[in-house]
Amino acid sequence: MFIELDLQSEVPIYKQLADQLIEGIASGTLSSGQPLPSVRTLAADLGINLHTVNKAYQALKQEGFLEIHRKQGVIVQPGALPTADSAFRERLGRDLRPLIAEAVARGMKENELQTLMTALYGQVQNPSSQGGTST
Amino acid sequence: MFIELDLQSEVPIYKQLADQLIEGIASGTLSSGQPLPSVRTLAADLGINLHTVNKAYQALKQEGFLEIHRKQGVIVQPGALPTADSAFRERLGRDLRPLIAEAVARGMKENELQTLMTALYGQVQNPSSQGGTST
DNA sequence: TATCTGTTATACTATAAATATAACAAGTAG
DNA sequence: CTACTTGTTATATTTATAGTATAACAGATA
Repeated sequence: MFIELDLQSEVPIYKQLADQLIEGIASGTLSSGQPLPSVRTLAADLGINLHTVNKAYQALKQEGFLEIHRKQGVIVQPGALPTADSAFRERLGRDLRPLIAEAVARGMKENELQTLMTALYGQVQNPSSQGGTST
Repeated sequence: MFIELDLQSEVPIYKQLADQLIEGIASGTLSSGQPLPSVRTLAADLGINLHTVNKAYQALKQEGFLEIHRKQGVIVQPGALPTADSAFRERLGRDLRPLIAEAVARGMKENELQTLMTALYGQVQNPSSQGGTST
């Protein structure tokens, strides 16, 4: 698993980390039950604070993507992954709406957005179609 | 034009305002050259501070959606609206990616996302298909 | 000249993000 | 049992953003 952080980004570090872990789950790079580094180890590897890693882990635990045990540490949800229930769909709609609105205001056609979405969907499912020649 | 703010939302007020103005432009509710309320008037109407309104106006001016003059005040871009250039498309992709990734992780199929996108596209283009029975 | 416009400046409060240390509690390996 | 690693909790500090509050300035106009 390859984590890349941009410390200068306006996107909070903990969110960048959480996003990339979700991408790992979405692509299968992180498989069910797989252990993740301890908060201290990952923090040291990334050069950030342990609490920042913990914040990302807690957010994903809250959503149901991770399980956290005493000594075992953190593992990818070994059971059923969270689903796209109505609560998630509502949140997704609220988040997508302003992005789509600006695209419309800028004259993007519906099929252009569909094409972009399809491309992103593919990139997320198959990470090798993106930058990484890695493990 | 109907502006609704949620002061309890985690989304900043100035961004809610900017988003709704962009939606107005996208739907045609706000037409080219149309004057907007002064920062003081709109602030008073919405019960917020003049600087918060100004921040939204400035952001949209920066993007090219608004023009601001001395006494005329603020008007919707009378010339060509900003386009979906490569810079915008890159930003859009970066913003969409984590949303799509979580949808994938939650098992949403590509055509479900397409359907959602189409629905939102329609809502943005035609605001009357949403909540408002208003002017 | 008086008024309305955006603009700038300053100050203050509140909150979020990130870091830094330290300590605690629960498992586990020796 | 002891030592170690785990997540967890608690404080404290720094920095940046968001929002408000006042005040004043400069340009355009009626």
